[in-house]
Amino acid sequence: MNLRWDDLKLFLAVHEQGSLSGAARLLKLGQPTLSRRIAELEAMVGEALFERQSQGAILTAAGQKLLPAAQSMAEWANEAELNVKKQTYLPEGKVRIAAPPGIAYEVVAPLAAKIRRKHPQIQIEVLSGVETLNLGRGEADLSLRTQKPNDVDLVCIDDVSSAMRVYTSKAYAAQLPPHPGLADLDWICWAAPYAELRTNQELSALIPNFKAAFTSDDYIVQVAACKAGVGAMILPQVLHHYAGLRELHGLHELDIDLGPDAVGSLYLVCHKRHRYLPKVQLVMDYISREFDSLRQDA
Amino acid sequence: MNLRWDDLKLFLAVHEQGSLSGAARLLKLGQPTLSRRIAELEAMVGEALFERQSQGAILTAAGQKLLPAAQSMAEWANEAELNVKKQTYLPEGKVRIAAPPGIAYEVVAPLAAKIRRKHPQIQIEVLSGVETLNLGRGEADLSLRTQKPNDVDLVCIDDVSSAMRVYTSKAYAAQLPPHPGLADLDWICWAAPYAELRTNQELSALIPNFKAAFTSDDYIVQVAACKAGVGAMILPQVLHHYAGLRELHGLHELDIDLGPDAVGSLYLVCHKRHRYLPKVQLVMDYISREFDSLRQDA
DNA sequence: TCACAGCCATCCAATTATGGATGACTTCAT
DNA sequence: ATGAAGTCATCCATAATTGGATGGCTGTGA
Repeated sequence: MNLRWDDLKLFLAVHEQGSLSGAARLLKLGQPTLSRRIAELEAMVGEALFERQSQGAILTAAGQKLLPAAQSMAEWANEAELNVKKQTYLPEGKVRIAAPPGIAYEVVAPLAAKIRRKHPQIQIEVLSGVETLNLGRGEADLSLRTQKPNDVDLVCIDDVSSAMRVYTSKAYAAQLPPHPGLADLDWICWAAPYAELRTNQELSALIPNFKAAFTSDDYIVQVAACKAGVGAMILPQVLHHYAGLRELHGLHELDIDLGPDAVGSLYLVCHKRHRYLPKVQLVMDYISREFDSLRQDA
Repeated sequence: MNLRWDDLKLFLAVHEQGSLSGAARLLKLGQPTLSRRIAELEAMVGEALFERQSQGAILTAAGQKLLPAAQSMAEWANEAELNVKKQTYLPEGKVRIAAPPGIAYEVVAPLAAKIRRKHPQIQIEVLSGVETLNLGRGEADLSLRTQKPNDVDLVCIDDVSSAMRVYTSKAYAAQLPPHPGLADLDWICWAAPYAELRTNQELSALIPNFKAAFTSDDYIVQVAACKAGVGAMILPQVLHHYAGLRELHGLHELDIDLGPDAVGSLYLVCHKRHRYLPKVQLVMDYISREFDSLRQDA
C-alpha cells in the first residue's frame, strides 16, 4: 500500500491541532494542501480518518487505530532530529568567504577575528577579489557581493544598502575651493585587474575626460594615499561609520552629492546546498548581525 | 529542522539496497530523484550520510547514527499499514529468530509449528547458528543466546538455566566400566565453524590430551552418532526432559558430575526498538511460556 | 435576525518535483 | 586493452503539487 510517511505526519498534526486549518498553520502548508493530502490518505486507507465539523476534525475509529503508529513515528523522527543536531550541534571546519577587497578588509577580517574568539573550531578563509566565484562548485561557501545574484541555486540571505560618499584627508579638504565639484578633485581609483569596478565607471560617467590621479590594486594602498592627501575616494558611508577604529578613521567626508543613484548594496549570498550547514549558518548569522549594526549606524 | 519523513524512508531504502539506484528501483522512483532527495537530506542534516562509490553507497558515521531512528519509523509505518489493512490489531508478518543449532531444532522449530497453528498470519524464520547477529541492524528480530547480552540497546526478556549433563545411547553406556570418568568416554563434539563452542572448551579443560572421537557441524548428525553408540555428548538437562518426543528420546543420562559450573543458560533477547512490535511480542510471549514449561520440567 | 469568524472543499495559475537522456567514472570479464 | 555493466550527478521538458481565491457551511455573539 505504501502510505506516505509525510502523510502520517500531517495526520498526526491534524489530530494534535484539532483541525485541518490548524495543522496547515503549524506545518506552514496551504489549507487546501492539507485538506487534499488528508483526503488522499483516507482514499488510500479506504475509509475516513477524521469526522469533519465546522469546529474542526475529530478522529474516527479508524483514525484512532492509526494514531499509535503515527505517534511512534513522530517520536522516532524526533530522535532522528536530535541525533542529527547532536552530531552537528558544534559547527566546525573551514568557511570560505569571498568578498571585494575593501569589504574583505574592513568587515570580514575583523569579523573573522570576532568569530574565532568565540568559535575556535571555525576557520575562516577570506578570498579577497571581485571575480564571481562558483559557489556551486565549492569555490567559496559564502559570498559578499555588490550585485544581487540571479542564479536560481544561489540564495541571498541578507543585504545592506548604503549611500556612497566622497572621502579625503582633512588637509586635502582644507585646500579645496568652496563647494568643489567632482571635477575639482584628484581621484584615487582601482588599478587593473579591478579597473572595471563600479566606482571607476561612475566617475568616468560623471566627469568629462576623467583621469585618475592615483590608482592601485591594493585597497590599503589606496587608503594610505587618501590619508596622505593625494586625493579623494568613494566609499560606502556605512563603512566609514563602521570602521571607526580601522583604516578609515581620520578621513573626512566631503559634502558632495553623487546623485540619487549613488547607493551601494552588499549581498550575503550562498549556495542553497550549503545553506543549512551548521558552520556556514553560524558565519551567516554573524554576518547578518554585522549587517544589522551597519543598518543601525547608517 | 523538520526532516521530511519520506526522506528518511528513502535514506533507509538506500542503506538496505546498498545503492541509490537500487533504492530507486525498489521505491519506483527515478534515480535522479533519489540522488537529489538524498543530497537534499544531507544538506539539511549538514553532512554526508553516504559515501558514494561506483559500487554503491555506504553509510558514513553520521548515517549510521541516523539509521536506528529510520528503521524504527519503518517498523511503525509497517504497523500503520498492517493496521489499516486489517482494521484490527492482529499481529502478522515475519519474525526472525536466531538460535544455536540445538536450540533451534529442539525448541524453536516445534514452537514455530505451534505458533503457526494458532496464528497463520505469522511467519517464523529460524536462523540456526552461533554468530551473534546484529539485532540492531535487523538481522534478526529475536535471539536465543547462551550468553547474556551486554549491549545497552538489547533487552533480555526472559531466561532459563539448566544443568548440563552427559548423554549416550543405552548400548554405549552398558559397555562402560563401572563409575566411568570423563576420560573414559568417546566424545561427540562440534566441528568447525562451531569448534569454539563452550562444551568443546570445557571438555578440553577437564580432560588431559583431549581429542574428540567424532565431530560434526550438524546437530542432528551428532545426535544420530550418539544414538548409534559412537560416544557421549553434553546437553542441557532441560532439553532432554523437554524433548520427550523428539530426537533426544532414547538417550541415556550418565551419572557423571561435570562440576558445579556445569550450568547452561538460555536468554531470550531482542532489540529495544522491536520490543513492542505486536508480531515480535506475540512470539516472545510464546517463547516465555516455553521457558516456563522448561523451568517446571527441570 | 444578522454579521462575523472559523471551518472545509474546489478551481486553476504558479511553483516545484520528477525522471529520461546523458556524461563521467569504476569495476569486471574477455 | 577493451567493451559491458553498474554506479552517481546534472540538465531540462514534462508532470505533479501547491496555495490564493473563492464559495458554502456552521456556530456564536450582538
